[in-house]
Amino acid sequence: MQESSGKELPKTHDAVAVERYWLKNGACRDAINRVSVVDPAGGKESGVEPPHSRSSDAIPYVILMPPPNITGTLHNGHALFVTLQDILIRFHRMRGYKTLWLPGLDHAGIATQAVVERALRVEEGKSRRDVGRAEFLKRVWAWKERNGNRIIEQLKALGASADWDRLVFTMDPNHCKAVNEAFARLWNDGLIYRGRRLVNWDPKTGTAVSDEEVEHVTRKGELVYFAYPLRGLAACHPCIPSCHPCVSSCHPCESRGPEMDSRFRGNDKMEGGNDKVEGGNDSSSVTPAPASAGVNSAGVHKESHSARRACEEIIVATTRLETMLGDVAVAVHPQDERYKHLVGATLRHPFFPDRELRVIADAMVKPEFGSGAVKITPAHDPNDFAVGQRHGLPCLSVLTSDGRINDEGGPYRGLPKQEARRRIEEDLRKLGLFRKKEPIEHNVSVSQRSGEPIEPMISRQYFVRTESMARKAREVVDSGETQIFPSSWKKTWNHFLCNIQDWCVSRQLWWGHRIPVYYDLHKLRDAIQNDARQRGKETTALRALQTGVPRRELLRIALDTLEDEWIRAFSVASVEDLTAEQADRYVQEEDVLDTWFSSGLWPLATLGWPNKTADLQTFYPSAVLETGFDILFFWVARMVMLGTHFMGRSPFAHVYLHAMVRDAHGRKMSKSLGNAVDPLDVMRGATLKQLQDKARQHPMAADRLPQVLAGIAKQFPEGIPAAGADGLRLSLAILSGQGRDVRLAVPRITGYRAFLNKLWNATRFALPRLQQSSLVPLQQLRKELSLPDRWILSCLQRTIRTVHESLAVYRFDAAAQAVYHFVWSQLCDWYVECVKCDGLSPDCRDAINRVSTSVLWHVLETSVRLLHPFCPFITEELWRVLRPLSPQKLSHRFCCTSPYPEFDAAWVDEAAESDMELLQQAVTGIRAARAESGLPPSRKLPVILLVDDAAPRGLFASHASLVASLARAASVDVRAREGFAAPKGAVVHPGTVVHAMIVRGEADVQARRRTVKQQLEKARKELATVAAVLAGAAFAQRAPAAVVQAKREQRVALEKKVGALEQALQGL
RNA sequence: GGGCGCAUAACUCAGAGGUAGAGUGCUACCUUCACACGGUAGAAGUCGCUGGUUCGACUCCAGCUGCGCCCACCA
Repeated sequence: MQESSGKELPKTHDAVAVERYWLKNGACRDAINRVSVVDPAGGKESGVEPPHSRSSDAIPYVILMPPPNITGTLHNGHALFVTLQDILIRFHRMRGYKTLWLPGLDHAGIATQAVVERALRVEEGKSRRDVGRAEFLKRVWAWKERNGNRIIEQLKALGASADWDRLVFTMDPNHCKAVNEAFARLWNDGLIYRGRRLVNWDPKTGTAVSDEEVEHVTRKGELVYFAYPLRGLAACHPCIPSCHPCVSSCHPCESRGPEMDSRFRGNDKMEGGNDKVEGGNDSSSVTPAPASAGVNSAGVHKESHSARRACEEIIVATTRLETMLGDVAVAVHPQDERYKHLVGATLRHPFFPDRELRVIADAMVKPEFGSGAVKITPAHDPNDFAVGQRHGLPCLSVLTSDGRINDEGGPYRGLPKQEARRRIEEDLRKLGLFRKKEPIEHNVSVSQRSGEPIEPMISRQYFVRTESMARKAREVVDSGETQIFPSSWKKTWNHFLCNIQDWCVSRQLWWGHRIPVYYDLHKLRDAIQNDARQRGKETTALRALQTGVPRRELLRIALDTLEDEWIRAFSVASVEDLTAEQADRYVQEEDVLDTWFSSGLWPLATLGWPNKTADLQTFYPSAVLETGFDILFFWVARMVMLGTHFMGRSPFAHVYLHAMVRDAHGRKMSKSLGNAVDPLDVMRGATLKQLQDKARQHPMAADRLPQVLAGIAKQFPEGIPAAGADGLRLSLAILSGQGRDVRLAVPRITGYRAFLNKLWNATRFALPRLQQSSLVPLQQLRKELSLPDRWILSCLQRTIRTVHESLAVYRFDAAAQAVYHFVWSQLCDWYVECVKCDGLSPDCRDAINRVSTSVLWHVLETSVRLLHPFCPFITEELWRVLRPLSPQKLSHRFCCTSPYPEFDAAWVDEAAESDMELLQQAVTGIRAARAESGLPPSRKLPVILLVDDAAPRGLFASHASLVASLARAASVDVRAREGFAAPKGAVVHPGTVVHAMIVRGEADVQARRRTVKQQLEKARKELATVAAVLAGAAFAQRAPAAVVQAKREQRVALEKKVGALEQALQGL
């Protein structure tokens, strides 16, 4: 496509070609840069474009783009956020705001490391440890270069008019500096601490993850019951004075009061559940849990048997049997009469004879679950950890970081946990301690990244104290400093921030911001020695020290053995790199920071923080953060917390949360379901075959493929037509109703693509006319405007107002729909048809040409500017051909830098609107009458308009030729309906005030009678309804007068309609 | 267990205390000189169910049912 060939537009809008042209056109981008970019240092604007009338230099409009992960390629999430943010940015830019849309890329720690590791494994068969940290990071950077650029290109293809020169990557030196600074400040303020805690461990990626990165999924599992034998009966006695000395009377049910019965009802259910225990599980060994004995319907013999057992052992249940290796206690509820007497007793661990398991009482135990006794593994369960803390229990970790049994696991050492689980069960059976197992549906914690079950593990990690920051984050939303759209999210926001836990920010990864903590090896060495001296013995640490260990090893030993306070005292957080001398003494922490720690600093780091830059002063806080609700906690909350903490005010005035893009049926898009709509396919189009071929390339189980292919065939039987970025954007904007899932349905997309073609062709229609006449500014034509002119200008103003009002509250759907409706249903369907003035006298035509052509140009070019933020490419192309025709010689070369239409009440013309509506009624009536007569549209017939008394007969008379032209009638005669006798065979289509009549009909009388009868019936029904409402005495008294009046008028209109129809029926 | 959201035409969705709307699809007719990615006319809905408030409820309130999502320590 050539820029100079503006006179000829192809017949069909070719989105792909138009977009290709404008993407290449750097001049357009330059123009955007010139009007848009603010130089906060106060430098001059090298603007070629004149400033807009509404220049709002004081407050720049700033959006920080959520940085896409460098792992991915373009997906629907990107398409949606680009669309919405670009609409806001273009809208404000055109309104004269200085805008900043700051783009970026996120290094995405775990995700990126995982994909690069996978590539390394697949391509070279190596692990990251094989190549070493430095080399591995080199590869990640290479990946970033390749992939990052591709994502940027794709975002540009979507039309994103971001300030690409300012692109920020979260591993840029500036960003690193901000991260280190933030960390150091929080560390020095005591808001970051290092501690030995139970964290969520992802065995697959080998790192700790935060609570937010853990998902809960319901899975089927097995609840295994096994017994811990008591160490000796003697242990039973001293603890509870009331405990009966004799074995048989230790029966729990005897000491249980009647008031307890309801609390134990849960056991009845469990008892019933026993029957369902899988047959293969050695049913003979299935023994009722002690609690059930009392309510068991079985005989006395069994009762006493169970009772005896109750004192010899305690049965516990678990879904993760391997954790029993780390059990240090068994807990029961303090009020549980079944076990009261056992509290304080000691149990024997079957695999570790030396280990003593105490029976403890803790209120966290739910007596009705399982056996009512809980095995306690503080090192591998958050609840148990808490119990352990309360009771001063040791933490016995039995897992390695990659999910195997560690040295503490005795005979099971080295086994993968699943294998260990199986073997332990086997061994328990051999020892006679296995009791039963039952299937159970339970929640499993799964790593969001790897999909692997999370292992809670004890380890030393860095944590951010969240309490005070979370409180501030709540306050800025409560006070309205930050407004959340849709506001329904406020509740979720508060709930999350009220219950937030400390944030584990260290990750055992290589890719990311290395934690800027430096350990003082000299001091740590001293500390180890002191520690040994204090203990008065030679510790292993000391021994290792004496044999001379490498620095890293020394650090590891120190971290493993010394108290956290000591380590904190002997380490510093520093922003600066080490000097040569320091390098000898200090060693930096190996771990890196959670990606969200760095992206949490996005509003600060992108603007140059911690320096007090002009950027920061000018652009902070930003106007709106637009993002998906799925990262409300991960990202938005962290940014508000950190931003408020460091800057004293929230980083955003508004937070707009868009919904998730889903398929046409609301399902999550997934390649393995075959329902994923790739935004690139929507832009460029794809045949069914292409879609299916693409699915074939996606790795999946071979037996699933046919299903996937069928799914694609069902969802996209015709493939996807090329809608271009414009079509995709328009679809996304309209489908993104507030707070709803965005369901990308191909038929809708097709519809919006057709719309763009419609606008394209309206311009094609107008162009020759516009070029042939000399256009005049509207103001000069004010007095000469025809009814359709006044009408369309009025409609245009209403549309402009709707767009502004909608965008102000992020109702992208309402805004886009308004433009759609205006262009198609008002401009194309009516105004353009009016302008054609078929069959008019030459004089009349000239007059219309002179005035209406100017109006047409105005309306068209305004529509184009109105639509621009939604569809930047087609509008730029149309603007290219429309602009040169401007009577005012518009100076804006590009649509993107031209002013946005502003509402002007002076052009709203209610009289024109209501008059036009009457004319439309007449035209529609004639068309309907013709259709009902079965006459071909090519036959031009004389028409009579029967007008009711109240209606302005003059209006119809003076616009008779226009009506005739629009309705394709030979002539239009206007008569008063009152007293007019319709001739035999005439076809009348009744309206509310004007009735269209075709005199010389050729209708099939039978069919005609049927139609009229139907219409009559319908009208009578409506009349009856209205009459009934009016007849109600209370209605007239209590309803507002205006409503009553309207109803009365309605009745009159309906009566007339019924009358007309009755008359028509008689005429047949 | 708590919270949030949704239920309107065949499909995807707007709407709103006063006679149900759009796009797609469907039916009939039309290649009328911008557009068949088009035009004209039309068929199509007990607005999830049950109560309540009201002169009037699809709309407000309560409950119920179904679906989706989020949070939560049930071994």
